[in-house]
Amino acid sequence: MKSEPEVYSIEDLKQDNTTIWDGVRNYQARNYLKQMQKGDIAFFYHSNCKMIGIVGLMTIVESNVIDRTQFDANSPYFDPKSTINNPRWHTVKVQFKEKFTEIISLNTLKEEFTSNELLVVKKGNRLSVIPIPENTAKKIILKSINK
DNA sequence: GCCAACGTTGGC
DNA sequence: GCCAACGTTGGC
Repeated sequence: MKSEPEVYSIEDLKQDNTTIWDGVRNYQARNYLKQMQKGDIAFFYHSNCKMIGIVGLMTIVESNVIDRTQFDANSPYFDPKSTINNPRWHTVKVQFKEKFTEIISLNTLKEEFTSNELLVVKKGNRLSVIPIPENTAKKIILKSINK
């Protein structure tokens, strides 16, 4: 799950402990969010910044949460076509789990994984929520421990 | 700041 | 349903 650290970083999540992952306005990303279940683990990825890469882990603590910002006319994520009775945007609540001692940089990820194993290394990929095969996820976690 | 690689909108 | 125009993401 990507976030621009200028907007919301792993440090922010560490302080907040939990947060609603709102603001996703892409149907494919939303569909992946819908598939997430309580207890699932997700990687926190810092995008569009100097130090790009995976910075830690979070736990999904609540699934199928309605993204309230879609109803807020003052929010940049406001969706005028969404209604209370028929909301378009669902997301999840996440909890801080771990901040890696060292970032696993995008460069490292590119060296270690093909775009089949890890979509985030694929050029032009803009999805902010991306599924990761279990094998790949395990390798990434091992990497974070070895550092 | 540039631009490739998308996704979305809306006229037809 | 097609597609041009436009908007956004995000690495570089």
